Amino acid sequence: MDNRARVPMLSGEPCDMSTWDAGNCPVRDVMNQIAGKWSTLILQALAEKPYRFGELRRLVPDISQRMLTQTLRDLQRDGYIGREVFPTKPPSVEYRMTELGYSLFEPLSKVLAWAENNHSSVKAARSKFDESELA
Amino acid sequence: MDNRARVPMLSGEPCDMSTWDAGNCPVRDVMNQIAGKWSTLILQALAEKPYRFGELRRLVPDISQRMLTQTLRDLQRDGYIGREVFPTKPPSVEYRMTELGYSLFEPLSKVLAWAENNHSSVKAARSKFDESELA
DNA sequence: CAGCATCCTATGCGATACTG
DNA sequence: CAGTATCGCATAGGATGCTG
Repeated sequence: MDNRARVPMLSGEPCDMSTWDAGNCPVRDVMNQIAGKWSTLILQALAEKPYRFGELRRLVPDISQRMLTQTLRDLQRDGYIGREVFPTKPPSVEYRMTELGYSLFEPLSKVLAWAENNHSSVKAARSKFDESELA
Repeated sequence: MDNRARVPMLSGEPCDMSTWDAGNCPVRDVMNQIAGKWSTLILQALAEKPYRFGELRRLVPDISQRMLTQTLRDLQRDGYIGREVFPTKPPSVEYRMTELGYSLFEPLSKVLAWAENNHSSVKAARSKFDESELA
């Protein structure tokens, strides 16, 4: 069956890519951020509930402290997550998803779900491709 | 009892991030590919209709030839697009989206549409953040 | 036309050490 | 606890020239 007819065009109108530069093109501009190595994992975690810095570190054990800091900063900068400091001793900082973050995560989560459900197909395609490459 | 951190996945099954490495985690493994600088743009183009190499170059004028080649190869490797060679003189090569590609693009297009519709909000958040940064 | 080979630069990211 | 500061590397990506 042909899926093509059911694929919705982006915003109904054909988009002229020839005028898109990095700062001008919404797709590039938004994707560039969430395309980082850790962004989706952090968003996925914070979509569940708020977490503190150290909790996120434990959730994603192989992230470096530097990258966790930077990823959180970038996500906060783009308005996807909020940061609240509790002036306790020692201080604690809680990160939580904003409304904008949730609205992004709704479609994004569909892609992540697709990744889980179709990972085997992708790996199979990869193996087949690599196999046919050694000629 | 297992007190490792767990994040609920969209399927309902809790997913243990602490065991996720790049090759093990579907989210990382799939996203890593489509997170490239050009992948989504190429997918977006091919979701519309098949294109030849040179046509894609003109569609995305600021992509280097090297990156177009590499991006197409990677997308083909993961099974998202197919490549058909027409042994004309000079030869022409047509790229078209596969069924797997369409099935990925369906949720992915929702994210791209989100990017278009909410780009202004993101840019606004960014400006506000940057402004509050100069202290 | 549709690439491949080579060289080079930019930067994403990790490792480590230090601080309020 | 939640960062910042510095260093260093690996790789993504660009520029150019060549080929079937």
